[in-house]
This record gives sequence, structure tokens and C-alpha cells, in this order.
Amino acid sequence: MVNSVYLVNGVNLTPVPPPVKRRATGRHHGDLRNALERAALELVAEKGPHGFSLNEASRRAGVSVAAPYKHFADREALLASLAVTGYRAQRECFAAAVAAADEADPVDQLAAFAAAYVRFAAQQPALFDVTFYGGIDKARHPELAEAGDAVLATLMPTAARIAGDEQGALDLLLRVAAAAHGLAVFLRQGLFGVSADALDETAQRAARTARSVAAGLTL
Amino acid sequence: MVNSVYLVNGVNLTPVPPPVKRRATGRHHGDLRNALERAALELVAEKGPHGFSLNEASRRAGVSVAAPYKHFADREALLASLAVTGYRAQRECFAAAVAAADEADPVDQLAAFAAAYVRFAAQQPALFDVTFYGGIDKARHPELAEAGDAVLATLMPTAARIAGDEQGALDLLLRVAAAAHGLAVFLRQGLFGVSADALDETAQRAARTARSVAAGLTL
DNA sequence: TGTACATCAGTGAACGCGCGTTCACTGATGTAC
DNA sequence: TGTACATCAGTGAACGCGCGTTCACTGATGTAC
Repeated sequence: MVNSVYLVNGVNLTPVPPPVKRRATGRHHGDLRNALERAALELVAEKGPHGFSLNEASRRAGVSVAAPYKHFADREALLASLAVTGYRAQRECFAAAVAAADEADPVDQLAAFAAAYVRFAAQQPALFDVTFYGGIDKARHPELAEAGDAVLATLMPTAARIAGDEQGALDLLLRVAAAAHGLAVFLRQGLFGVSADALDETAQRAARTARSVAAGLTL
Repeated sequence: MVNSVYLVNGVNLTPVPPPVKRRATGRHHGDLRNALERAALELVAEKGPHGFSLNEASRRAGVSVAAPYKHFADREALLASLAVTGYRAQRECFAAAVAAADEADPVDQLAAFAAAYVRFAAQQPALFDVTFYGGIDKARHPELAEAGDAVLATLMPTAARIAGDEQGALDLLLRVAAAAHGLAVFLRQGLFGVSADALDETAQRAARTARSVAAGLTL
């Protein structure tokens, strides 16, 4: 099982199944919805979001190919559900990183966020890819945009302490997140000479960029 | 025809077919290789790199589904060829932007590069996506990594004027390119409240980040 | 200029495959009495 | 505790589709003589 334990920055992101209502007996699986999401995550990790198929996920969950339709409207609905999980995991991961930084220094917190962003992408590639490159129609799944916006919203207080007004905080946050995002992509794909195992170095690069961008506000 | 003229930052990137050796008559197409690449680019623009299929490209080029195999080994080979075109277009586009900036001010040139990066992604989404998100196996297509590295190599002299040594120049370049890349992705996907038509604003954000990162080197 | 010929770009039919989705069904579950 | 029953999660077979790729072929091309 790929990614059977979800540890990022010391945060355990293992999805906890809701209190089991149905026992797994004979015909009834008992927790198929969760099993499908886990199989899907495994598939996305192996082949990317576009390589994911409902049939293969069903096979891995040990049920017939028609079974998923009792829990998800269609292929995209399962992917969207996974993406929401991905955004939530990001939010928790970033919040933990900020909480672990120097409480008195918002720039330090912002740098910690940038580094955590890179680490998340490297250590949870499937959750990262499904959120950004799943090709999910956000108009059909508004909860996705909501979960995505919530990620940066968590960081807004920190950014506001640096930038002063809300407009400036959003601008700062976007630029820092973007810098981390680009580095994460380069790292994941080994582009431009960024070795795929240069995680620490790349995370530090993101942190340094965050500090520079924050400093640039007052130049 | 989508993207029949390729104008980015005033640079005409329209692929010029090589001197026609065979006339298009009856059975012989005459310029099928180029026609397939153009059809593929159109398809990628419409559906993304993963939505591209050889069969559909053949149909659009007006030939049988077996015809492409006279010019490309397989599906991935066509995509790889397109990606090389994409990297070359990026290099030319960025070089033109740098050349148009203040010759005496390398930071201005770097900022121009960052802005051009965002513009390229927004105006040539198919060429952008096929290079970064085509899922092409670089081990099987080493010319791809080469063309990709050449993009940043073009910018190295400018970065070296700011950073001093080569190591610092590469670090600077990676961080600036990554910042632009992330903003481009957010813009393209309308993520985190970045409106899809906020191109100018986003390009300026990238340029400002470039200036901050450059300034941060001497902090 | 005319003819024979090797080359090879493009044809059209076919293949096996995995996909998303639908359907009538079955049988375990939990509940009402 | 026992029974009748409505619910509904999961079955298994089937569908049409588009895909990548292969094959023997055809006929236009350009060349050698």
C-alpha cells in the first residue's frame, strides 16, 4: 500500500474513517467510500490524476465496477472528493508549520509556510497533484474552490501582520505561495537541474524567497 | 483554427514549415509532420496534454490514423516534438523580453523575464502545458531536458551580473522562474482568487517578486 | 524525351484493450410490529 | 423473541466508445538509363 501513513512535517494526515455504521459482511463492504478514496489516492500516486480510473479503483477496493456509483455520482466526483481532502491536508500542514515557527516573527512564520509547501508537494505528491492538476471542473464542484481558498485564508493573519492591509496581505501571500509552488513543480519533475532528492535545499530556497518578498514590501 | 498566429510579447512564433520537398498531391500530403504538430497543438489547447490523441490529430490533419507512424515513433514522440518546440518558443520569447529591457540594469532584465514568463503561459497555454505537464518520459526523450535547460541557460548571463558567481546565479534564476511559474499556474486555473483575466496584474506581480528576490541577495 | 523501377508516404481495415456508465438483480441489514 | 418487510449496498453482465498500434496494400514520386 502506497502512502498508508500520511506524515508530513510531523502531522499525521491519515484519513480517519467515520464511525463504522455497517459491518463488513458478505455483500456489504462497510466502508467502501473510504476504501475507494484510498485506492484512488494510491492510483494517483502511481499514474497521476489523469491515469486514475474508476474501474481500477474498484478492482483495488475489491468490489465490482458498478459499486462506486452508490457513493459517487461519477468519476469526477470521486476525484473532487479527493481534492477536497488534499486541500484540507494542506491547510492543516501549513497551519502546523506556522504554529511551530517563532510566534513573535510573522516573517519567520511565512518562511515556514513556504518551506512546508514544498515539503507537502514532495511528500504527498498525490494529494498535491489532485488539487492542482486533476482537471476537475470547479463550476461543477464549488466545494473545491471553497476548500482551496480556505488554505490561503488560514495564512492571512500572518500575512496581514507583515503587509498591514488586507490587499497587501493577499498579494504577499499569493507571491510567496506561487514561489513555493513553482519550486515544488521543478523539484517534482527534476526540471532545470533541480535534483529530485534536493528536498531540503529546495524548501530552504522557498523560505529564503518568502523572506525576500516580505522584505521587498518595505523597500 | 486555434492559435493560428503565435504572437507573444510581439514575437512571432509561428512555426515556419521547412522548404517543401514534396508537393501535396493526391496521396501525398507534402507537409504532414508539420500539419500533425499543428493539429496536436490545437488539441492540447482544447483538452490539455492528456486529452490529446493521435487518432484525433490524424483526423484533423485529414489523413488516416496510421499515417502519423511514418513521421513519429508513437504518441509520445509527437508530444515530445511539440514540447521541444515549446521550450524553444519560451527561450526566444524570454530572450526578446530581456533584450527589450534596460540594457544597463540586469535587475530590470530579470523582472522583464519574470513578466514574460507569465505572459507566455497565458498566451501560449498549449505550448506551456505540453512542456511542463505533458507527462513525457524524459529518459526516453533526452532532447527535452536539453531544450528545457537551454531556456534558463539563456538567462544565466543576466543572473550572473546580479549574483556574482554561477552558483548564486542559478539559485536566483530558479527562484525567480519558480515564482513566475506558480503565478502562471494560479492565473491559468483561477486559483486562490486570481481572476483568469488579471494578466497584466499577475505579470507585474511576477516582476515585483523578481526585484525582491534580486534585492534579497544583498540583504 | 521516354521508360522501367525502387522508394516510401499515406490507405483502410482490423486488433485487443480499458474505459465510463447502465441495468435488472440479490441478499444482508435494521426496523416496525 | 420472532416475523414481515422496506431499504439499499454491492453484483455481474453488458453497452458503445475511442484509443494506440499493426498490417498488407497502393500509387505517386523522383531517378537512372
